[in-house]
Amino acid sequence: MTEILTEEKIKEAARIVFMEKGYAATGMRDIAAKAGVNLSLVNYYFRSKRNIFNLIMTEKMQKIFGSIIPYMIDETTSLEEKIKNISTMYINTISEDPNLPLFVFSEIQKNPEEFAFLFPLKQINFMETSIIKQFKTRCPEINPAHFMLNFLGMTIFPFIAAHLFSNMQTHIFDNILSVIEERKTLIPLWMNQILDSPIN
Amino acid sequence: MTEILTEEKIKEAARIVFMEKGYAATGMRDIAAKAGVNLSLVNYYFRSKRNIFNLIMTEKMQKIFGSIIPYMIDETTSLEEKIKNISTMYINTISEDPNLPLFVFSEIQKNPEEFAFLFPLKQINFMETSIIKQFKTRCPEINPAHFMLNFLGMTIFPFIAAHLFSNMQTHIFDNILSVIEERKTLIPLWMNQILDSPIN
DNA sequence: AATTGTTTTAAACAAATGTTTAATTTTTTT
DNA sequence: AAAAAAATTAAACATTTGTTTAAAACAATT
Repeated sequence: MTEILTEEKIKEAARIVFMEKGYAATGMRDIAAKAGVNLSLVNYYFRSKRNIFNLIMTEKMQKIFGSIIPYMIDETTSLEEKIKNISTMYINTISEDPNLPLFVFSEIQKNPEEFAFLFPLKQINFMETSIIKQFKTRCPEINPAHFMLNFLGMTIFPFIAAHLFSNMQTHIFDNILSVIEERKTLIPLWMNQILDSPIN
Repeated sequence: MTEILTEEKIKEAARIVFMEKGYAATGMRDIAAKAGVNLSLVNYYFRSKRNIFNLIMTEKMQKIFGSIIPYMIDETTSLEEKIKNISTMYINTISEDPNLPLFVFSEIQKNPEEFAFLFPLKQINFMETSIIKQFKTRCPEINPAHFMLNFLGMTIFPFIAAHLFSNMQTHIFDNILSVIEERKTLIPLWMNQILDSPIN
């Protein structure tokens, strides 16, 4: 019974190739080659390119959007604790899969309708989450969108930009891995600075 | 002499289609159709798909990376003024071309070698720019990469995330256009808060 | 050991791809 | 007005694409 092994080998190969080249630039033959498997087996186990891609995409969307939800709705933590927990969790998660944000964002952009329905954040009422309620109490004058954009921008953007520049042999962001590691403790401090700003 | 008109029509069509679908998903027939022109004319004027794409890509990389350089090296402005000028300039520039960051980042990721040599920031010594020298004076303990990542993350990330969510009919970032407009004045205030933080 | 079901293979498929060719139309030059 | 040059067209090209077919190899069951 080698069945599960082959199926998982193909899925893992698809993960790697899709993440690297995107949907359009990936061929079924690329996946088969990376899995070390006959071309027909990809269709045999997964029916079509669209089908296997959507499996991977669902996984990755869950990973980047779904993972934040438990932290956002947690009524037992303070705003500061949420910031600390989410930035640490995100930096850990994305460090293992540095191309995750760029992959997910750019595939959604190319096919928004196809993936809208499996967007995990659609299922919760964003404005009624604990984190947003806490922010509104703290900064009643500021649109909570600003808070989320600042927070996620500071956390996620470094992966989009830096992993890229290092591939281009630019030296702007040398030691980027240790820089990103430092951000686990720095981002919460900076976010508190912003929250306490007299602007609010 | 309709020559220039046709050539520019094709280039403009290529701009639109490439920005929307990316290199791999764009066909020569898509470009010809969008330009309202015979398929052969695309090769007649631009020789190959790679060639016309690289023209567009050079343009866009100049727009997103090149436009920031004059502000970074300007010795006549303070750090605060640079922050104000760059965030305003970027928000104006990208608002007219909201998919610019995602397009450039994801195409570079798929082909880092091809575009490394035309990366405008390779030509300047990043660490010796005025903005970085000013930051190091202000915050000697902090790696300047953090400063640039915070600043660019707060400025650019909203376009990557928000334009996307609105296409997905999520309501997380409603009124995103006015929110982004507000950020022209808010980002400099937040950045100053971060710069003045007792952490540094 | 024979039969059944499952997995793997090589070959072929039609459709789509980027590109080229050669003829035709249009424009420019003489 | 004739000749030359440039722009446009339709058709074909060789590859590559995702997918299917049908036979072979393998495993499980009787």
